[in-house]
Amino acid sequence: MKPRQPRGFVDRDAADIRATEAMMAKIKAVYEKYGFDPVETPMFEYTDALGKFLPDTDRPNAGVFSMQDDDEQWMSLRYDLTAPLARHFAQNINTLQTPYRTYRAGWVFRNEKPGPGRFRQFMQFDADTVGAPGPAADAEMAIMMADTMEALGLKGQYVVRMNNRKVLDGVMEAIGLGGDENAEKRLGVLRALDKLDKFGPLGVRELLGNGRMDESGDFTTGVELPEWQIQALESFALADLVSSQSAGAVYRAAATSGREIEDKEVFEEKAETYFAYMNSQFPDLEGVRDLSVIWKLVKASGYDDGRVQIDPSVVRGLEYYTGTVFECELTFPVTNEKGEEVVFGSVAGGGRYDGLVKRFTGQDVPATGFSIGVSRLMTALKNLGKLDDHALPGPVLVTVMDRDTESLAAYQQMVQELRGAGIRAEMYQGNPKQFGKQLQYADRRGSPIAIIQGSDERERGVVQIKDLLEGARLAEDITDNEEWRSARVAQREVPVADLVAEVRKTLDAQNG
RNA sequence: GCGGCUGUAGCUCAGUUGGUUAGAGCGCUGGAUUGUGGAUCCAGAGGUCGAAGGUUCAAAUCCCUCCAGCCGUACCA
Repeated sequence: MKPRQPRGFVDRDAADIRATEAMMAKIKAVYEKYGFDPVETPMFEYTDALGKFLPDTDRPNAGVFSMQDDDEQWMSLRYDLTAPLARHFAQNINTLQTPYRTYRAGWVFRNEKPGPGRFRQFMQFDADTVGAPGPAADAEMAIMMADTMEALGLKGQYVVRMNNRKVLDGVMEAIGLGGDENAEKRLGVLRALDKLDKFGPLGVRELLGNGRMDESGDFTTGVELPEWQIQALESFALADLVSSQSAGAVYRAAATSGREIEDKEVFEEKAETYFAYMNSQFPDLEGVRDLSVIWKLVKASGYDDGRVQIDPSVVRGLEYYTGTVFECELTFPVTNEKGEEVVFGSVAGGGRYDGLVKRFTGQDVPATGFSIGVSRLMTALKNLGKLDDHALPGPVLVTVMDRDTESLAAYQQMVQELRGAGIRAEMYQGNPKQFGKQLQYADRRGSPIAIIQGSDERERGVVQIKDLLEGARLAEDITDNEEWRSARVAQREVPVADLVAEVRKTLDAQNG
């Protein structure tokens, strides 16, 4: 049998796990500082509690992993952390204090094609405020998202872009795309606008019009809008993109040159232009007022320097967001293992989902939140070499020279003393027959020190402490193996009683 | 789902117009060295050439189907 794993699922090694834990600790610290508390829900939910993603007859396995329980009820692995939170809140609505502010991290599962940084099991880290109707709660989310990125060391390398779905809906209605008969077109428009950062204004124009051919020759059908509607949408969203791109360029240039951004005016002007345009072209449009409140709070927090921006092209998912939407995107190119630049997309996203709890309770419960794609973000950071995945130092290795029980007990005692002193240590558990293998093992594990005691040392009550790091440096000057072996480099003999103290001294010297 | 590219040793790859026993480097195992890592030298293991079918005297090589991986695209909660 060939050992293999389902595609889109990966094993994680020590470096991965440590890097993830380090990331999550930083994210958690930000959320807690903002006053959020942890909560946890199970990985399985009844399928109907998750939303409309029932296993359907056309593509029974599309989207979610589902199975039937003993009593034939459908259950599914969660595909995000928002739907389970809505269920949890609805179930405990009478006892939970609102606004209910929580965070939670966990694995989620999606049965779809994996891509760069995209897996079928991946980690998300969410924060939500349930029972908060005002735009201030949305603003807080966007600012916290920005703070989190900075805590991860990404200052100047991300942008949080905000929008409001009601604005998009209003604009479309104003240009004659309202009504049930245009539902299909509206969907197409939203999808096209969502591609703005990916394909640019021209690509979006193609998608709004006759369709677009991708680089493999595959063709995407367009919305087939008449020219005047395309122009109206462009002046709303695409024209603004031009300034958005130049603003982004200014921000990036400032970030790479390391200087603080002095001209917030760029972004101030961009926002003012946007609000002036909206108020003149689409007066009293629902959502614009919310966005302007949010923008004021963003300004008050000092994130109006390009880190948080208003961007009318942000769409996000079409499923449950009802108002404010926002997403976070990295501003540096991401490469894959082969060093090829790869389309990456957003690493975090969120928004307002006022209808999600109502599904269960029938009463209106406004809520807002966001999700960070931890696995995705980590892929980006890994390929960028920005991951602090410095492994723990290897363990001090107590080598096994003699295999009689009494000697083994002596080695065991040494290793236990070292551990008792808080020093990472292990006794060689492989086949001790060839002593050279033990040092090779220590070398490859990154052990800083090897402890050696043969019968003559034992008789004299001493041990050899071998500094492997120093030895490796000295080895460079030795070309003859005979000499290398007999030199016993970087090695000193100390009384057994001083073992812990001497090991500590050597470790300190190595780190100093 | 659609399109393109790629599948040869654990890894990275070579393999001539189809030609005899499919190779290299790295890695791995053992030895030179039964009490010392690195370097060096010697030896060895490891392959249904992604899978099945077809053409041929002869297929890693040509054809067909399938599978897998990567990239793009669609969908994306």
